[in-house]
Amino acid sequence: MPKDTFFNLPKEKQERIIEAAIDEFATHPYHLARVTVIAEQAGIAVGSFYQYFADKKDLFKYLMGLLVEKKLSYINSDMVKNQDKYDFFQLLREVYLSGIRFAKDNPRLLPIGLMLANDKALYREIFGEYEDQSAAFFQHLLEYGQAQGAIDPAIDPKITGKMLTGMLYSLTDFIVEDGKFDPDDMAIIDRMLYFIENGLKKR
Amino acid sequence: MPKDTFFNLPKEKQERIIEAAIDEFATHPYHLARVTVIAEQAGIAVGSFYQYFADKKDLFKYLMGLLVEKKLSYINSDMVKNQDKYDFFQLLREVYLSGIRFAKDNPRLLPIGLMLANDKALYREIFGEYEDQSAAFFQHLLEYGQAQGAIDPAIDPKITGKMLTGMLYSLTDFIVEDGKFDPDDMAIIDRMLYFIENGLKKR
DNA sequence: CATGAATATGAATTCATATTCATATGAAAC
DNA sequence: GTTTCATATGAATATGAATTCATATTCATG
Repeated sequence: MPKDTFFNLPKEKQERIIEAAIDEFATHPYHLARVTVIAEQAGIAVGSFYQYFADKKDLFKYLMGLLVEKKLSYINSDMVKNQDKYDFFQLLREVYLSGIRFAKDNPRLLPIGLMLANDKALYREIFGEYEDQSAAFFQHLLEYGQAQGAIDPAIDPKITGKMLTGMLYSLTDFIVEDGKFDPDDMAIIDRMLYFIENGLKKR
Repeated sequence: MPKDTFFNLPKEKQERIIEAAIDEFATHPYHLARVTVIAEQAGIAVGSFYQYFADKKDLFKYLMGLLVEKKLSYINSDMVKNQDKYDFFQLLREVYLSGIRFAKDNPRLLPIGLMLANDKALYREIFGEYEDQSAAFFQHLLEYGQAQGAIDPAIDPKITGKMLTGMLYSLTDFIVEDGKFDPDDMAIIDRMLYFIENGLKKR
């Protein structure tokens, strides 16, 4: 958690620091990201940085918190609250689309999450022993779908949850990388969802 | 490329160095992997390391070459040579299964590839401007499948190629991580392939 | 054996960064 | 206007590698 001094700062200054941090962490793996550069970019002295944060990790953790919060804000909250009103494929679709909306609006944030996902030691330091959250989420969704009778009962929820996560990562990555892809044209994405749906559906 | 001195070394010593390097790179992201530790582990002096390799990257590139070579060796070579004898789903299945066999036999190598895949700057240094090889491979496979009439023509080969790659990564990762999973029992994997097949098939 | 070229060695150097700290600044309180 | 406290600063320090280099050792060859 950042120190009080950080939260006492004018919002504008806080934001400058956060923006600078995003820039640096988005373009460098955690261990290569430089506090010096963040401070300079934000227009503060290096010493000040340490008035605000205990250390580099402190800032990074805080940043990840913001990121998770922001990402969650993209999921239609009604769907979260009243999951049972929706069928499995509606929910799956919403998760994918929210992930894609998030990626579209926040392309700079994606690499940060990706890099973290691949540095397991770091991941553990930040999130503790939690398993991969999104894989677990998909897993539950699949179990729910099987209970509903919508999903082929022969599907293994755990491994399939992992795969749905991997696919979502690939998809968002693709959308961000391939700049020419127009995310407002959801046709291709719908086709991918259709592909998944066909694969999972009970027949 | 390592220097001649390296290749002049007795095979046994070469192997000790390679093994030590695998250990270090498998457990640390590239930039945190320490030459010192590799040398110590291999039982050579740090100075010797620089008699064999220009620098850390030189060793890493070489290692990646070995890794790619090894991975390719797992693909049934007849299937590569006579691709047209096989239908799309047979080929896809072979690619997945070979990936899984490789993962099963070489669990230590996987994290190295994964880490590289996620450090795009490094990836480019190692492989140049090549696109992601496996995504491209899947893409061609899909185009072939569409030409054959086996694959839904509405599927976008590029994005789907990316997703198949992501899924294969997730799958191998799962298999290695979750130690209790018995890879000889291919039932679950078959079900995943069945899932993919159902999703892609032209109806 | 003697010789020199190739190889081995690890201490010394360099370099890039995180972090600390003594000091300066400024604003509120009296 | 002085005191006090919080905040700001960037030069100094600490750290942790990568890489170099002067020296020692090995080994093939005459």
